[in-house]
Amino acid sequence: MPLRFYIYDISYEVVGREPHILLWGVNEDNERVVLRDRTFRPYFYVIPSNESEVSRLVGEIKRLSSVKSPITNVEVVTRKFFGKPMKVIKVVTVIPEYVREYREMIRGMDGVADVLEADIRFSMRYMIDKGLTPCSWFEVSNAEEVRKSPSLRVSREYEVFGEFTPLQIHKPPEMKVLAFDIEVYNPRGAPRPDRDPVIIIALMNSEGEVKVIEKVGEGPRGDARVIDEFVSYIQQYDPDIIVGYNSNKFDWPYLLERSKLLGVRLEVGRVKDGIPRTSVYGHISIPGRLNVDLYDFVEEISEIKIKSLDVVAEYLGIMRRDERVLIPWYEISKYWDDPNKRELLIRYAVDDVKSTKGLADKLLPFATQLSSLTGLPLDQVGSASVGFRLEWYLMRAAYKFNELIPNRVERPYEPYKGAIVLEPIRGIHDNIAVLDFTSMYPNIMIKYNIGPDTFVEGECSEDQCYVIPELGYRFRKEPPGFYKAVLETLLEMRRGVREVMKKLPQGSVEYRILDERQKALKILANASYGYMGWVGARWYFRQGAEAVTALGRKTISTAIDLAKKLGLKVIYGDTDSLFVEYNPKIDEFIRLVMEKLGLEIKVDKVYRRVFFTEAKKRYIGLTTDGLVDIVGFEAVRGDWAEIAKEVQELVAHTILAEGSISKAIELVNNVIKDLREGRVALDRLIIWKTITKPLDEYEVSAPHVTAARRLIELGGRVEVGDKIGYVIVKGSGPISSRAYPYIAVKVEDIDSDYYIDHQIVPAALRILEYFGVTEKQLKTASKGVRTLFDFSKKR
DNA sequence: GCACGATTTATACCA
DNA sequence: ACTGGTATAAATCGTGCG
Repeated sequence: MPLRFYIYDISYEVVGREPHILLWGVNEDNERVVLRDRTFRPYFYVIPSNESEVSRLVGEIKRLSSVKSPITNVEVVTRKFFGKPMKVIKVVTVIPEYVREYREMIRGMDGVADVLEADIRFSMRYMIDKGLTPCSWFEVSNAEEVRKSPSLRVSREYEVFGEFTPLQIHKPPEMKVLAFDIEVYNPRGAPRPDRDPVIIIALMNSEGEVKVIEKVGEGPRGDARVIDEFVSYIQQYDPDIIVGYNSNKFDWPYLLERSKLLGVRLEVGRVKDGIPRTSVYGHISIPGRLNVDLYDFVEEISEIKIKSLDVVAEYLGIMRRDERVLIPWYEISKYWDDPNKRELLIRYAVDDVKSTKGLADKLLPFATQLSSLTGLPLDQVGSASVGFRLEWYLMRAAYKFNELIPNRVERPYEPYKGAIVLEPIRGIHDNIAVLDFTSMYPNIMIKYNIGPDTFVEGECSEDQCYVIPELGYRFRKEPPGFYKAVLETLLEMRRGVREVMKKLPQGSVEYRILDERQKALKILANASYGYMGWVGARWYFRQGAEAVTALGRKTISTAIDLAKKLGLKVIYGDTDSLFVEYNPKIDEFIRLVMEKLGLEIKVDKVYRRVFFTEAKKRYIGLTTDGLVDIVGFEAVRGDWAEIAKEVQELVAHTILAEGSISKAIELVNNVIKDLREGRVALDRLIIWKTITKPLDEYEVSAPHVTAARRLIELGGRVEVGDKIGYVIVKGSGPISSRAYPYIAVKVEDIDSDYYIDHQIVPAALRILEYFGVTEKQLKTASKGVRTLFDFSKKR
């Protein structure tokens, strides 16, 4: 009988000598179910170097068949490879693990050009071939309920016999989410699982219930019960999704190590003996459940510079920092050991888990849409990079187009020319419109049919091919290539989603879901150019990426010429944007660009006033709403001290909104005075910088590297990707020798001259220098009133 | 051997 | 581990000096 279900995950098991696909889902009665398919078999393709070799190869491949996993079928089929139809050999076997062995044997055979699609994981292969995507509703034409395997902790089990049809329902069933957060005893700095017990596990579920598991009693093994209780809680609540914050890199690895040491079974999965294990893209996989590390999604929010849970929760409006308990990591054991403070530590853990749950409510809808679009299960989609997400989408598209999926190959890095950035006209400009080409690169790829399969090596006339300026590369106009077809589908889907959204009330659940979906579609489309130029991509094509930027340069230059011809003054531009005088000629300009270039340009925003120094990629603008936009300057960078960023922001505001130079000078004077007189808190002096490689690979002793080394000496742990917060203390010698982790420094030891000369003054001067303000004026208070008006008079 | 400008290394931003 | 273009700081190199 037919069955409708929401699929959230997929796995497989080998039963006897038969691979079984397990689809984890929710049925229409909101029961957790497993659909078992025993009929699917792994396969791959062999590309012959010469078509005349095919029949010989078929015979040879058949003879490779071994008992452990017989080759059950070898057939010649037609597939396209980079758009070109060809005869290839499809080899089917039984046990997924043997694909690799056969691949290696066949790869070395005479007359074999390549082996393709032998590196696609079996469960992904199944979903691609069946058109299944996770986090989506399907109907299977025939599924029979069978006796449930005792090892599966679900309500029902079915066996699949029919075909799948996607259902046009975007709303997921009620998924049970469980947030968790562990606290670990760490008297000597960074905790070590071989020594330091888990002292608290805080949990919060979809119903809003909070549970705290505390270690009771002393002794090094006291947390065995903590982990036991944690496991029981999970099995009893039975969540579909388990969320944590940095749980892939901390909580789960720690619990795994710790439970191994204590001999406790971390059996949290939905199958018997189902324990978490490290899987693809570095995520931790739990059988039958979706383990999602929300940190992965937070990493992509570039506005948040310091990604600690409290800061992120505040930024997203989940929990205010001044309304929660905050305990620095190096003091956790102190709070635990002090009977008067332990309660605070517990409240801290609860605040953390509440924040984590809040993060899940904010971020899972997007993650779910990304999962359903890319086909990557929800627990993988966050940890997969942008490139891999798009690649999975492309692999599915390739299957639908009967295109073979290229292998991942190691290639040398090949740089190529990028976009144009105009020299800004420095100074203050009033009434400036910022015009943007909409999705410039994706639209160029579509318009000029750019891709590896449309590239013409030999002669090709201009009526058959697009000839790329500067490069002379030629791309055939017809038929549409792989990238063009995919991009058009993506953009068409996005248009469709946005169309449906218009008919929905803005606050509705459906509206929200579709909004996340259209965002995910946009992200995928916008990643396509970068993906094509990524040496790690299966569909890497340097000449294509090169052509896109060349066409981009041509497009923006032509637009500039058109603007000039209309008498529109261009102030600045970068890649796909132009800053021009805001006047009625703009309408004509937009029309002309559309007519001559066939690409859409539109007014993105209007500045009442905008200011440029001589630097590219940096400006401040006063919007029509009276807000000050700061772009590129120190104030928006995460690696400047808060105090310097505040000063610059204030200066920017004073100059743009109030037009007062003297007031700006005065406020800098005051901040410097405050700093000199010790009225600035330490946390406004911290400089945060990322450690981008192992410490011993650094060629210079940069301040943040020195600080990181000192942090390790203090018992801390530093990993690649960590942000080190350091301050500069008084003394002599290079700055790096005076950079210390902020936790180890008292405010009296701060080198205020460093902060004045290397942080506050440069940040302020960056803007004020143009108005003739000197370092001396900023450092010594004086009277006098100067406005922008006075300044322009003098000039 | 030192001072100082030039170059290199490193980070984070813009699009 | 999606791209190239850009600004900037701090460390380090290299050179002239005499």
